[in-house]
Amino acid sequence: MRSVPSIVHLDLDAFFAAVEQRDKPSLRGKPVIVGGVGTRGVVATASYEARVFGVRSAMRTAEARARCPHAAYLTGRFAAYRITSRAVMAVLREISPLVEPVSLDEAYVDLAGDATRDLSTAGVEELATALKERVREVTGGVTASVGAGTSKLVAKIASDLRKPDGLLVVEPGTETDLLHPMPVGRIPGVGPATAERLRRIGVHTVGELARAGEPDLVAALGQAHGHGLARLAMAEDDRAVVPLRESKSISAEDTFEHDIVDPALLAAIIDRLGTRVSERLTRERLSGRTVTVKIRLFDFTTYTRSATLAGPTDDVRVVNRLARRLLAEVDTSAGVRLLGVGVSGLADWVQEDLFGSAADVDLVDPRPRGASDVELVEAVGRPPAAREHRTAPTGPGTGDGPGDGPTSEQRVPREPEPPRWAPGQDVIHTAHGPGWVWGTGLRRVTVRFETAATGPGPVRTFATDDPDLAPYTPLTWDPGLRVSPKARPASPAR
DNA sequence: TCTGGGGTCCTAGGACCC
DNA sequence: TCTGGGGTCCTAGGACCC
Repeated sequence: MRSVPSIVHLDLDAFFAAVEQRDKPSLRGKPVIVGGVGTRGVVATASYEARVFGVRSAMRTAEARARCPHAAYLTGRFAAYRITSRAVMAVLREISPLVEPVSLDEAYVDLAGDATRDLSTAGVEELATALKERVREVTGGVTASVGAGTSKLVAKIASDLRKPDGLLVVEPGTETDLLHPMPVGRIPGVGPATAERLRRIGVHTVGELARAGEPDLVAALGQAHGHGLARLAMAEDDRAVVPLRESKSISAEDTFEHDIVDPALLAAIIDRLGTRVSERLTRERLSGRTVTVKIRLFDFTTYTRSATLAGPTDDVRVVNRLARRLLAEVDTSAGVRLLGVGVSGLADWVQEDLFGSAADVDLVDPRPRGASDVELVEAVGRPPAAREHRTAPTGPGTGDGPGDGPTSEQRVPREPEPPRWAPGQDVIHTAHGPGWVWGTGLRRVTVRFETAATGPGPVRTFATDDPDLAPYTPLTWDPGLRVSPKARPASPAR
């Protein structure tokens, strides 16, 4: 355990909503809700003005609309969030190379590497105060809450306690004084299910958790969780700040506005998701061995089916073919609400580096537990070494031609076109300049012509297919809140 | 118009190997 | 012939986080 508060946790306040308020001046000081705007959407982030009405993350958007009908409901602009996040992470790396991003809006920093630094409570407070100001500068006004302490746990809880726009450095030695009165749910990793199990053995606060015997906790929660929580409750946390975490899986999923029954359409969607995942794998120079399909039925029952290839791949044909087979293992006739495709077992190199053609990796591990009614192209034993694999025979169904998929011969269904305009989206008009989609109707789209630089601007309505209106991507910001001159329309109207 | 999308980690059971 | 135990890999599901 450290003796100085050298771990810092930074959390950007209501991050997505804050970026929207920065870029859409008419929304500043008003309730803003970012998330899914459809009937099955949920809230990703609510601005503090919206939280007053009880709107919370993960709440259904329908409920948020009931609680706060006058809020602006926007779909996310992740490119903008990513750019802003990158600027913040760069500021953190100016302080220390040991920066561990947790998500776009959260990171840990380890200050301990630099022996010359003043790591007294006052010294860290001073550093954190300057950090908050720097973050505000480079983000164009987004505020952060900062916590610091002798461990990740304490730093994280400290930043939570001072949200929003706050700062707390926990004096070394006082950690358990801070933690013990708190409800157990404040510990990251204790969600509703764990809290309920703890309640059943009479544990409600962190203090009670600390006094509970570890054997009881292990009995109630399992080895890893029980042991881990027993330690955290006593503020024993030696988890390191890890700058570069390698990803372990890549996935894509979609929830549909209406349940889908048509098997051909489901297969087409699986292909689209598999393609998204494969493209990401290729772009990030990764490949993986295990393909997983996730199927959520109309009633929310959720199945996953996975299979492991003999060798890693990023080949869209291999991923899609296997994903379709896995989809066929589940009875989807009652209606599917969500489909997902994921690839895990990632290797840091692409399959072509070790194996020859894509066809060679189309070998699925046999599933000796039987039960699978899909025809496996070729049953192999335990994952063979790369060498053996090279000579593996190519079976039928290896190509990408029609007939490979169970339904592709019947017809190629068209997926419903996604709406062309989404609330919150950046657009540009040849006459009026840059703005954002304020509202959408069946034939009309309403645009507010304002940017962070111009201040609140007028609203105009256009036909949805107006050729003068186009999607727009402001490529960069400068810290002075201006859309840079390099900004350009993203693409001609689709 | 109940319940997103991207992840991580853990558990448990069966197969299989030594 | 019978009784085993440990370790690893794989699959399915669940809890949790942001």
